[in-house]
Amino acid sequence: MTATNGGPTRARQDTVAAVVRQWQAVHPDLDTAPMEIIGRINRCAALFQQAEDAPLRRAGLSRPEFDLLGALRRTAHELTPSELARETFSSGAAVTKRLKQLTERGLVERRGDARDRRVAHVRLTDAGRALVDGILPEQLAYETALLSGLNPQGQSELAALLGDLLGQLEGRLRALRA
Amino acid sequence: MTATNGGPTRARQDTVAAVVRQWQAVHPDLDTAPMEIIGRINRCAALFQQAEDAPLRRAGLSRPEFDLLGALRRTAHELTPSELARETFSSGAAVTKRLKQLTERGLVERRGDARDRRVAHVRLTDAGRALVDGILPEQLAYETALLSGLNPQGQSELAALLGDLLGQLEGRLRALRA
DNA sequence: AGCAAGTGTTTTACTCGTAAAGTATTGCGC
DNA sequence: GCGCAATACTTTACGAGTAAAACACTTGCT
Repeated sequence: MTATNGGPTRARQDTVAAVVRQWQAVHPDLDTAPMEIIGRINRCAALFQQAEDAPLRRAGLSRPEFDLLGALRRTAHELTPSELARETFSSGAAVTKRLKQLTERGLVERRGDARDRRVAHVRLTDAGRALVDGILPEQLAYETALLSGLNPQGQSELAALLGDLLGQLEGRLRALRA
Repeated sequence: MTATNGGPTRARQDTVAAVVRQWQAVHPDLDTAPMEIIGRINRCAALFQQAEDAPLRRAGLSRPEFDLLGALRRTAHELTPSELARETFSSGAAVTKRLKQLTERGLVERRGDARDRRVAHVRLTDAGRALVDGILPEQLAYETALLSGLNPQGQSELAALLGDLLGQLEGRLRALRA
């Protein structure tokens, strides 16, 4: 009974399936199909949040903090607070607070804009860059391990489907805002 | 160019793909595959949280509150606070606070256990049950609409893959605790 | 019976995010 | 060049979640 590939991988039941069964019993007429996607995505995200933060926590970083540092690292140039807010999908106020802490810890530096004194430019310090580069491989290895229960083909199918869904959602939200 | 079925649905780019490309440019040696799943799940969950709450918000409920009411409704009998915490994957303290508010709003009732006076039993009031039954179809219709960008086959594949993944994750976490 | 350990729930102190108001600065229209 | 809307960021007030301590009660051991 190889569960790693090929065979009809009848996996262990997940909690969402049980919840859906309960709803079906109480409201047999309801179309509970969306729960099987949205409920599971939410639950997976919650579990990732708990599990995934383990390597980050060792470095004393929360995920939002790491996201901020990561945005600076991956764009490879300075960003303003509002750009950071956009990149990390968080509010400006949250970015302000996180920057304050990260600055105190010596992981980022700020510099005022010469032309427009309203704007600040934020960049990683050497320590900040080293921290990100040190954590990221560890973090990715950890995530790889979390996903390893799914066979490679399942993983790429899942990634593709999620990319599809996310593309649609983001397009729709952009449309709503416009 | 039918995007609804069959054809090579080359969907609109999602933001996670762009982020992964940036990382690849900076660290070409890194295996960024897990981001394409975990990053997307997290981002989808965040978008759902914003979007999905719209129908609930009209009823003045947050999602955690609705989850609590839903747990009472779908199990169709009374639950203790600790059972509610387990069902809704939240801490006991959070349940205590939510129960306080929901009780004040007349949506749930509490009753002490005769045998063991530490435990409380919580049940929906008629108003609470009516609220859940009124909102749920609306909520499901809304969720169906959110997912409608994905064709039916994609949806069931996605649900199955997520069920697989979630089953593995939950199994693993249970193992860690044990 | 009486006390220690265990269990169910609540309280407390704290962190973190947000919305809304506040501050500082720019640049447009006249 | 002067006022005023717009922009960039910060501050404030607050709501919600958590971990750890506190509380209330039960149960098992002697």
